[in-house]
Amino acid sequence: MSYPSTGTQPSAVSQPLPGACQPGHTAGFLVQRHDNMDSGENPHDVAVEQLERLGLSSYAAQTFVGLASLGTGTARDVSQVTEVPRTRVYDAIDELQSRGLVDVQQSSPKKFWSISADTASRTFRRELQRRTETLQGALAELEPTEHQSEQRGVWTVDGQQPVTQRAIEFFETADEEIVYMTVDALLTEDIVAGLREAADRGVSIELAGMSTAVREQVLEQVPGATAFESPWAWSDASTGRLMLVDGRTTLVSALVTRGRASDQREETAIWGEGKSNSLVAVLRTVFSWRLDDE
Amino acid sequence: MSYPSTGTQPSAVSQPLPGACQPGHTAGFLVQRHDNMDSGENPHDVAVEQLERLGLSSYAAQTFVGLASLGTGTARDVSQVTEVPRTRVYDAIDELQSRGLVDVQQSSPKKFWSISADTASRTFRRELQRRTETLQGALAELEPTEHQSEQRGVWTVDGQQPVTQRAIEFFETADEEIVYMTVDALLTEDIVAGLREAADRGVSIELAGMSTAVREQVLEQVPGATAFESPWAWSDASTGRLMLVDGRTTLVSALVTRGRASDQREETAIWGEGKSNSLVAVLRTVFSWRLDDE
DNA sequence: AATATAGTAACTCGTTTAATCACAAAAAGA
DNA sequence: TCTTTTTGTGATTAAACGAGTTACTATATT
Repeated sequence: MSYPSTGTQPSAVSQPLPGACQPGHTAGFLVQRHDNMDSGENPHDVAVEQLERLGLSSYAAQTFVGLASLGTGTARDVSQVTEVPRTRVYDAIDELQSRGLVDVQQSSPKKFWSISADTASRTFRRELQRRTETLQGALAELEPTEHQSEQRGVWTVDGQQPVTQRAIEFFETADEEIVYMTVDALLTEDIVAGLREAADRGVSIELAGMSTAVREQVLEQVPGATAFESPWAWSDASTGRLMLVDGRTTLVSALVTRGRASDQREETAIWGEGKSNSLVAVLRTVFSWRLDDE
Repeated sequence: MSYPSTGTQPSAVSQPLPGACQPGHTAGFLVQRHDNMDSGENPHDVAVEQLERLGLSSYAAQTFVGLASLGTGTARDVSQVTEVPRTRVYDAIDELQSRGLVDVQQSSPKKFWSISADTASRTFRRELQRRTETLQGALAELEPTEHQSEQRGVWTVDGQQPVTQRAIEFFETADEEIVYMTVDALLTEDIVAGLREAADRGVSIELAGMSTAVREQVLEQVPGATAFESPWAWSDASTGRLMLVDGRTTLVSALVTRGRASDQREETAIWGEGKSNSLVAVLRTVFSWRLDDE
């Protein structure tokens, strides 16, 4: 549960796709990629939290933020602006100094000087860049065997972002056909982009489930896509998405109510791969009236 | 001391600047930006360490790496490949699943499936991107007053990277003149780039201290820069760099021997700003024979 | 049914980190 | 100069967290 689980659910509030809107048609209905949900909090606390998650101790994070708004200051100054006890400011400064985030004036009282917000951001960016590159290299090096997902077995993914990611990966493996049903709330920009890319590759796209307005917008942006009417009522309370790629990869999701409040809906999906996969078999049967026989 | 202190000292081993070498001149002498120093270790351990530093628990990191090389596997499989006790694999998987790094097959025994190395890297990149952006926004928002560094006071910076960063920042503020003395070992690519940028702005650059070969290379790359012979012997044991910008910002560094071994040399610098700053005053006197009178 | 394996949950131990306290050195004020 | 306040350092306590272990139930396997 240490994930940045801003419990926000993407509402169906509209937001036109940038650069994809021809002039003079209805406003877009696609949901945005993700709400950042840091507004409402004051910048001080936001910065402290981020710094902590980037590996700084609580004291160090607070000290830096306090110092950043002060420009320069003594240990006492810092302790008055923040929740850091004065005697602990010195340790915090040590930590920050070893990361190159503050400089120290050797006087009595000691004065501390924080690098600018801009420089600090760049410092972190650079370090994280380096680290992710190292990670990427190491991971790439150790993954030898093909990452074949079994013919047998049904896997579960939780969370809208991971599910979306998985869906897009499956789009990328598509050669012939994608059948995709979804509710409006889950039809994000990146999904549309993935569909469009597949369409450009010559994959035939068949869509269903979404509202009329959204459907039309998507059809405009994904060349060659066709819509079909689902024979079932797709918009139940817990509906999510449902996809079938090339008749051999499938994914079904639902919006389940986590916890007490009913506005805390998280997406949960299952997926399976392979012609003989049981989930795929079921889905293929369900969609038989839509699929090309072979 | 939690900094990635790879105790490596940039040796004077040569590395030509990319794209800056005209054909047919001597090989470059500039030190590289930084040694990454992950080679020698096996990718497994490297990946684990990086994942831990990105916020995963030890078990989660090991589990992911083990699973990544396995493709898919059960709790037992993972515990055999890694140092993770079998009964703790499940918790680790929870953690990974909440980050979208693994999917789970709800069978008995449960099977776990890790996303590909490439996808994982991208996932991290995206999340860290988001976080640094949030941080940048918050920091920028709270820093109201001008970040004026005092007229009075001398600040200290430790570590080659922070010192270099500070030097480059000072380059950026230069309007008229930069006097820069350095030993070869500290003359990194980014320093040269910073000098060049200043030179392009019309700032006059005066260099000293480095070896003949390096000096010539730098003069070639920084248009309009001139070299002067230092009246003192600049290459003592503990020499670092020395700079004076527009007669009002100055920085002096030394390579001090930390700990026992003499090859553990860290850079320590002091800097000051303002016409009336004491350090600046001293340096201006020292360099009076070089500075334009006003 | 008996045995082995898988999954869950509780607990112990050690390290880390936040928070407090005691004290000597140094400034500031009288 | 002597007193009083502030400053820096070190030690100490308490809480939190993570790693590692164990016990026990549920589920497969024979």
